[in-house]
This record gives sequence, C-alpha cells and structure tokens, in this order.
Amino acid sequence: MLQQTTVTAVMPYFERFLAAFPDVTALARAPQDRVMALWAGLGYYARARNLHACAQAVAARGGVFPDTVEGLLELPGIGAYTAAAIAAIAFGRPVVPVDGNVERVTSRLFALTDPLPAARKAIAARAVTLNADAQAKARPSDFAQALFDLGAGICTPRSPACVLCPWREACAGHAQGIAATLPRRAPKPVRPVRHGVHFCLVDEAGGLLLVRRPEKGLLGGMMGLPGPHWRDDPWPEAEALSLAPAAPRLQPHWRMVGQVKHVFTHFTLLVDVYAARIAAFPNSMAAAGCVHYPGDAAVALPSLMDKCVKVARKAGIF
DNA sequence: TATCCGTGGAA
DNA sequence: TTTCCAAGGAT
Repeated sequence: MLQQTTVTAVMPYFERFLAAFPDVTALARAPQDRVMALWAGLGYYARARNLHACAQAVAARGGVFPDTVEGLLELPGIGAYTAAAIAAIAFGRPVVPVDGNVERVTSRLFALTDPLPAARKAIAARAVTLNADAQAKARPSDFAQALFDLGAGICTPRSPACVLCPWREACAGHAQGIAATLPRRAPKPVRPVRHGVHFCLVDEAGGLLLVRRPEKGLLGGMMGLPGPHWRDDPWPEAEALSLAPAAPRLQPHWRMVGQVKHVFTHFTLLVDVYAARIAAFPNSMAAAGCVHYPGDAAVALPSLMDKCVKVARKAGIF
C-alpha cells in the first residue's frame, strides 16, 4: 500500500484491510472483487491484484514467507525495494532498501547530479553501501527505518533541515551548497488532455448500472460507469449518445449533467457525464455483462467514477 | 530504458 | 492555481 502512497493516505485503508484479512491465508482465499472493493480509492490498482496473487503464492508455500531477498523477489508485486525492506525489517538481513527517501539522501550525501530517472541505478549502487559500517550492519531494521525517517523528516525534498542533520559534515551536497536542488530530475513531458464519456443510469429503486473494467489498463479490475473508450478528441453529444447503454424498448432520456476533470499520472481526463432514470433494468443488461447495484449499498468505486456519480447526484438524478 | 499505472496533501 | 511527489513494480 505504501508504494508511491503517503502514510496518511494509507492508514484508513490499512486498518480496514487488516480487519477484513487478518493474515496471509485469509487474504489468499478472499474473492478478488472483495479485495478490489477494499482498495477502491487508493489508486494503482495493480498493487491490489499483485498483493492478492502474492498472498496466494505464500499460502501455496504453507503460509511461510521467503526470508531472503532472492526468494522475496519471486513473489508478485515485490520488487527490489520491497524485497530489501522485508528482508531487513522482518528478517534482519543486512541490506538497504532504496526508496524515494533513500534515493534523495544518497544523491545529496554524494552530490550526485545526474538527473533521474536515468541516474536511478547509479544512485542505488551508492545507497546499498550506506550500511558498510559494522554497527549499521548489525541492526538492519533500525538502520533502514532511520534512513527513511532521515529522508522524511530532515533531508526533505524542499528546504532540508541541514542544520539538524547528523550527516551534515559528511554531506558533499551540503558542502557544495546544492543539497536542496538534489536529486535533479529530467524535465517532465507536458500532460496531454484526453476526453471520455460515462453514463449514469439509475432506476426507480436507486439502482446504478455499473460495469467491471478490464484487468489491464487504467483502473483495471475496478467497477465503473459504462462508456466508450477515452480518446484525444472530445465526444460530440450525438456520437456519445449513440453509444449509450441501450436495450430493446428502453429509451432513457439522457441529460448531460456536468463534466468531471481527473488528473492521472500521465494525462488529464475530461469526462462528460450523461445521466438518465428508468423504471427498472431489463434482464438483457445483466446478460450483457452489466451489474445492477442498489444505490444505498457500499459500492466501492475509484475516485474518478465516484466524481461522476456525485455530479449526477448533485444534478438531482437520484 | 521508458512508459504506464491513481490519488491526495503540501508548498 | 499549479506543481511536486509519496515506504515502486511490471512490461
């Protein structure tokens, strides 16, 4: 959960997740849709699928985790960082997990000026030597977490508190007066704008028509409102409505209720939200792969879809 | 190696 | 308001 996600954002999800799945075998035997529902809103949904697969892999080994970096790397969703973190913190292996904090501390300590992400490998090569000291090697868990805390609390991205830093006198970045500018990053490409359309169809009972998205791609495996693919060009109303969910003898009166703006990592999405009410969903919609949820149920949606539903609700559709 | 993959808080 | 970026991994 903590991969690219702040502790503050993770905390409530972690509590709910552990309450639902107290141990690795409980997670392993849970249905995937339950796992995804508890992850909804946290983002990077491949992590949820990987974690579920990881739990099943561990369960298949008798519920015993590998206790080496090499063994941990075999598990889905566990890369170099997480393998080292578990090895050091859970099993006392003398390795250094290199996360964003450690990357920043290292680039400053050695005044490494080559820009990320190309310099990532070189920075990591220096970082893994930080525990060369015998006392550091003797306490892998404490050393790893001390490094994280140094980065999170003192060697911060902006305005680092060098005056408080225990490594100030050894820091080449500080000596050169460039610590705060490190690590350098390659200029980011401009974020393009893309366009989508989603349909919010509600029945008299307050039911909502949702579809499960494909496993691959954006919001993979999550529930969402139906709609055509997202593309570079806007969707004219006539074209959008020609793609609305339909069934024999069902002609909902669609109304554009608003536009939702959502910023993903690599593009901005503008979604036109159309909404309509019908008496009841025909069986053919369920047969087509659509799902009918009660409106008052705890429907777990990714944030984008949540925004779309809220726009429809604000417009008085339900 | 570069790109894809979410979201929200802080500055 | 915009920008940055957070206990990264898979392809």
